[in-house]
Amino acid sequence: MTISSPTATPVFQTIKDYLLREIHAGTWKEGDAIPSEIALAEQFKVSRMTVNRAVRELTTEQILTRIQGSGTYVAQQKYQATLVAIKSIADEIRSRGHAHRSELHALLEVAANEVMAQDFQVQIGDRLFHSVIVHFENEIAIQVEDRWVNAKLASDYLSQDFSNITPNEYLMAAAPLQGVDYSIEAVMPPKSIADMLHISSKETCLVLHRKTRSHNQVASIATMWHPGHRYQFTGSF
Amino acid sequence: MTISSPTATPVFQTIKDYLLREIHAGTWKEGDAIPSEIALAEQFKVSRMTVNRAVRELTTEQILTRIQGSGTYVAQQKYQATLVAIKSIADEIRSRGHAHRSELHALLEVAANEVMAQDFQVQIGDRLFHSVIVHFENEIAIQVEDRWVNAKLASDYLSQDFSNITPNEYLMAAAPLQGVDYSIEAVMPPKSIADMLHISSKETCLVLHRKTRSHNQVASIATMWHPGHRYQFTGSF
DNA sequence: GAGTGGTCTAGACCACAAT
DNA sequence: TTGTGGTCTAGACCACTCC
Repeated sequence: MTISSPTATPVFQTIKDYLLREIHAGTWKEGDAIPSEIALAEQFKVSRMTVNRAVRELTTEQILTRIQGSGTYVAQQKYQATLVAIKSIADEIRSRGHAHRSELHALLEVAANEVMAQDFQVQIGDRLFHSVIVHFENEIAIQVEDRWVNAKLASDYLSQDFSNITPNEYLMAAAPLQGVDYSIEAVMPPKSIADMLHISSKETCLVLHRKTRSHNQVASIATMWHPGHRYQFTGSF
Repeated sequence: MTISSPTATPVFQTIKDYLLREIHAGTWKEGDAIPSEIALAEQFKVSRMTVNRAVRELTTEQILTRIQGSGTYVAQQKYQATLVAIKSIADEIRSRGHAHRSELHALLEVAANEVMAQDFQVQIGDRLFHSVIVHFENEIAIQVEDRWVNAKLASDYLSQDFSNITPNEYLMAAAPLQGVDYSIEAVMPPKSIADMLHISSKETCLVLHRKTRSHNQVASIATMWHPGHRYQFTGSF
């Protein structure tokens, strides 16, 4: 009998990849049961321990939930991940029981200039999308979302209906999130931003810059402007 | 031969606990090698696979580092844990290659009033410590740290030398961190704070509020004020 | 009782590091 | 060459859930 093949992907990793792929493909949806360890062991012709490791690690990563005696299920999605930086502004507003509305101020395709090409690690002239959206909570403007998107990773970005879905929500679905860099600062807004937030340009904004990665590329760079006197970031872990 | 004992702590967990205890006790310090899998298997009289699981999980948790062919080592401490909210201001400044200095403006014991008792979930009149410290980066004030500490969890807080150690560093060592709640906002500073930062009270501050828990109690509540125009929070995950 | 996950064994072969 | 970790097997017993 053969043992592990040399210098190759470990079998447990192959199984993890398979399960992740099928979950993303929708073969099993949230709450659905996946095949049992024994079934997977037979399918991949490996021992149960190898399957166990794959499934146990995905459980630790909160992709799956296991119930002894019952089965293994696809976990409920948890995007927020400990951090303020991921939550959808629309979800956040709705979770406060308030009404969310958004205004689309710009949505277009542009060619990357030198600066953007550098930030996105793409070639000058490569396609990017740019959107500017204002989010309202109970008809009060609380965020201007100025976002640039790598067209390679979200080719149908321009055809989204951003009154129904936020760019964030769309991107989470289109490009699996790999990593995030962010920074938060307090700065004076340019007049264009102040106007969209209906505040004075002498009033400080709380600004969140966020760069997300997916498929080992930069997926999106967003700048989110909030009126300093009526917004704060919170979190816990 | 006996298999697992019923309704008891799994052996791999016992081994994890043992390793964590010894690391905290200082038996092995950062960078030291811990015993090999085979040595641990003999010590605990279990199979190597069981030891492997214990050590592998601690490696995933970044407690240990493994190098194939070489050995298993205690990882370098990483307090920052994904988040801006934990890093010591002194470390942060030093990591930028700059000089850190702090000024102690207040350090005293107080009795909890109604509001503080509520926040700390203690009785009115219970002992709290209060400290106010200004942190300088290359002789420029960048943070006023206004901190309240639960005396039950850090009884010798008042006798610390806060020119050598930050309250954060002391508390991390004195009371194991269990959880953190934080919020970030942009607000105008009161005059006392503005004076300590050497800024105008018309200049916005970036403020981080942080409540830490330890031993299932509130350990510390801190408010950190930063000049908005020369400070930002950053992070990634 | 049948099926599921939770854990453990006593080996094995391999890749890599140190010597 | 020796020792380390990395992976895998083909079983096993147990606790639990569901029917």
